[in-house]
Amino acid sequence: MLEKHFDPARAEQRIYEDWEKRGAFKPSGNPEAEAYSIVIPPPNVTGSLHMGHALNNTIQDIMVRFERMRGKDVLWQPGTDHAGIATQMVVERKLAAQGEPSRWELGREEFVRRVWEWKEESGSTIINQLRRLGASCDWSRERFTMDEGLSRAVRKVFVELYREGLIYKDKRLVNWDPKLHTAISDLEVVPTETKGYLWHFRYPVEGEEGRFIVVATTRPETMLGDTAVAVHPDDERYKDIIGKKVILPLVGRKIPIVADEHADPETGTGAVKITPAHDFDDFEVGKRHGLPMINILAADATLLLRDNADFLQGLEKTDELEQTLGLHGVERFEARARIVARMDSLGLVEKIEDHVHMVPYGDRSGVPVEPWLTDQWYVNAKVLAGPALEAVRKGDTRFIPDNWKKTYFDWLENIQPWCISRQLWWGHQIPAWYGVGVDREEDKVFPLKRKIFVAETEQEVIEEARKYYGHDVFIVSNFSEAQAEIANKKCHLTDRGFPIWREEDVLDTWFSSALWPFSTLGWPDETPELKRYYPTSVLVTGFDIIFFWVARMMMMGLHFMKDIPFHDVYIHALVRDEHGAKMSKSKGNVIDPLELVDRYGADALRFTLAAMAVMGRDIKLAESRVAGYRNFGTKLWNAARFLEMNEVGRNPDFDPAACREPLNRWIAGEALRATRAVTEGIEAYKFNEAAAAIYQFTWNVYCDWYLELIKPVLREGDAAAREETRASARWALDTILKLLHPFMPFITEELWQRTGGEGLLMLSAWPSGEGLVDEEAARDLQWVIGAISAIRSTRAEMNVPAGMKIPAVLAGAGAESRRRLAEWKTEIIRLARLSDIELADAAPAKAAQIVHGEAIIALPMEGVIDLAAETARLEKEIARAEKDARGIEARLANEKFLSRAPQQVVEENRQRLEELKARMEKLHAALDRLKALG
RNA sequence: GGGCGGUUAGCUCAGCGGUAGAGCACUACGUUGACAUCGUAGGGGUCACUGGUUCGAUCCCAGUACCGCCCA
Repeated sequence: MLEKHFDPARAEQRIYEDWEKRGAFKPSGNPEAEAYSIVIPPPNVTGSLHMGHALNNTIQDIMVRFERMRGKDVLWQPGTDHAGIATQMVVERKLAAQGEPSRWELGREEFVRRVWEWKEESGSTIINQLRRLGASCDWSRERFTMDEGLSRAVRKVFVELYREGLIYKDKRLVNWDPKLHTAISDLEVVPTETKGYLWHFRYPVEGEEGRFIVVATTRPETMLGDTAVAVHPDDERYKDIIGKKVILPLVGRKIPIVADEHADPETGTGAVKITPAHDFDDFEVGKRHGLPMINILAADATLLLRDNADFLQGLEKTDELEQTLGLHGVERFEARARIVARMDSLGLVEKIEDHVHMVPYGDRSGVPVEPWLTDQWYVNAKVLAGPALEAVRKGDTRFIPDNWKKTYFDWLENIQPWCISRQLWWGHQIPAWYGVGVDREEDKVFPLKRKIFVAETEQEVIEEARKYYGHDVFIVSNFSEAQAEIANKKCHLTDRGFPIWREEDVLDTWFSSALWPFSTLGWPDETPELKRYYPTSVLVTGFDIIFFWVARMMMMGLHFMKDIPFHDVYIHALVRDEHGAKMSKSKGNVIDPLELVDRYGADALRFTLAAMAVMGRDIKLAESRVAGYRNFGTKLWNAARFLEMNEVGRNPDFDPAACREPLNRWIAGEALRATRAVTEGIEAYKFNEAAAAIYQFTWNVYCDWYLELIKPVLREGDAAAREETRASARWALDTILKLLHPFMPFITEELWQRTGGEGLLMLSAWPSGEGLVDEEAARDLQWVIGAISAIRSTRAEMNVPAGMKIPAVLAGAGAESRRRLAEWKTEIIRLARLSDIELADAAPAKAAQIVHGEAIIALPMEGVIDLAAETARLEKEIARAEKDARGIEARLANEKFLSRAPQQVVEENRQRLEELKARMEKLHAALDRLKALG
């Protein structure tokens, strides 16, 4: 016997383990079946499940379960991402919290070992959380971006792209994160509106006593690295001094006034200071004018002045300079304040304005990033973007909803070189090695000009280097070790040959993620899985990583597999709190999906997310919805419980189309409609529509009407009718369980098994979209349900006590209505709480009168009836009908409507008007009868 | 500045060229050996605003206002 409620806390884990134990998540491997595959967006190993994950994986699981039931050979490929910066930060924080040595003290090797240790311990947290959600991934194939196999894929991709010239090393300005001490990509920078100031500084013009040029800056500290002042070539104010020099205050450097269109005459004074080493725009200006690039910042964004050859170059030793050198090692914001103070004391501050501007922050570290001149590795994304653009333009890969492809195009069309090196320890170390450059012709060595060797393995590198040097080589761990080895040697040739050392940087995490759709399937090996499941069917992800991930998978997939990585990209919404705010820890409005799972069960959360997953719109999650759908589960549970009480068993040979009872023929048709709606909804990624269809069928059709209507049959119907109805009720409930399973896998599986279903529901066959639709039965039921609803409604308005049974009379009924009444009398009496209902030629006096089709249902209520209330009720009905009728009449009186509207619409309106008129006539007659009493 | 999306019941949201819907909340009543996590009934809407297209606009188009996001 089923309990009164489903208990998710007790059942979910057991059910999940059973599925997994029975291998239900693995592909069927059926060679006849169509392949269907999804690769999971790999969550960070450091992560814990948030609402975004819950939505993302619920959607994937719905599709995967659906396709599995439809008989496809389904692979849902799971795994996790090593998440370079995030993970490294987590472990560093943990070391600090436990009072252990820092990563610098531990050294690279030991630190990386610690991170692995941490990964083994905690990396499965999020995987277990996905299990709680019910995700039916094939866990036996779980991958990690730093697995040996995936690492091999990374090395191969790097080496091949390098050899094709699509990866190169370059010295450019990067976004430098001074807290994490690494370069980050443009995408990892968050421009943040910040209140600041615009300082207007006077720079004295050389040779023109008393003349200043005023430049405005939001970053005074960078002035120490200024190498020019730019004015617009057409700016009359400065035409005469272009080519002259200004003397940079505090430094004494003489820097040119250059003409460049970058200077906007409209803003500020029209003159701008140029700091090529610390500003992206200025960098370009510097290149155009061949200006020196003076870096004045260290890696931690303190000022770098002393022993800075570039900075000191050509400077006279003055007291002023000496004072400036005192800023060496000072933190950037402190330096800013001190520089402003000194400029002010020199009378060189023209004015200070309040100024709101965008400051770039690192998305991980949360500190302002610095444009900084360094050597980094880049991918020539422009070349790779071509095919990625083309594939979407041609429609090989489809974005759903379609409008996201515009975002995708805009970014790829303007793509910048992708900086892929990171100065971290946790990640894929770049497979590049350095040695000193040599020129054997002249037998010369260029110690500063490094030779780069790139290969997948150390062995290959050694061979390559040997060839290059014509000598033996040996590997040292870094440049300084190499220096030590060669310190006293000529030609850098040591006893052991030439030293080479490996690039210390690791790759951007997204580099390995970009390979995910094929690396997880075994590439570079030509595995059967790769052959069968690539390209994958669909990628499900949020719009926030279209650039980070989707575009890059497209680029890499097309380049290395010569084929798109996925046919569809379904972009789902962001989950916000119930007022629309983005969830964030700092706001404290984060809703933890696992808490909701604890409270309401995974099924309720999943159903809520599916029901709210409307294309192209964010989800504002209200907990009340989750509770509501938990109740829905309870409703279903109790429907099953009802069947159990009535000893409704399964009949494997049951064919709904062979039913004789109109009730059963009707529910068969309704079930079919629901099946089609759910199927089409999921197929079209309209999860809300699919969810609404199964919800309504279950609750508003099956429970509210079908189960209520079969109660008399089960109790007192004849044996044949009873048998058929039992089988039909069971069949319809099974249909519900199947249709609902992708959304609510736990409760449906539990009900299936507890009621003796064969095997696993999750592996049973999806209901077919073919079957019986009996229009006549549908019309009958519409009449019956309409009659019952109208009587109930009237009773309530007449204030008839709920418990009181009253008689009813069907007057003026035609043959069809008489037949219907005869056929459904018991059910109507029961559900409308009547004592009896009889036929009559005319409605009796003193009765509430309901117009139902051509007939009148009268509720004689001698002594009970409130004449005034009934009069009011009828008048209200008449008024409503009149209003509708007037609208339609006006429309039908319009010549243009008649001539231009589709004939069918005109006909519909005519018919409706007829119906309304007939109804009004009857309502008036009823009112007259009532008034005759008064 | 460029782009995208939104504005529908008290709240959260569907929908749609012809008759405006759901869940929650609210009100009244509890009746039937599935279910009070329930049942029955009910109230509640100038579909942001202004124009246009159309026989007809909440829906299509343009503009305005406000909100949100993305890109510079």
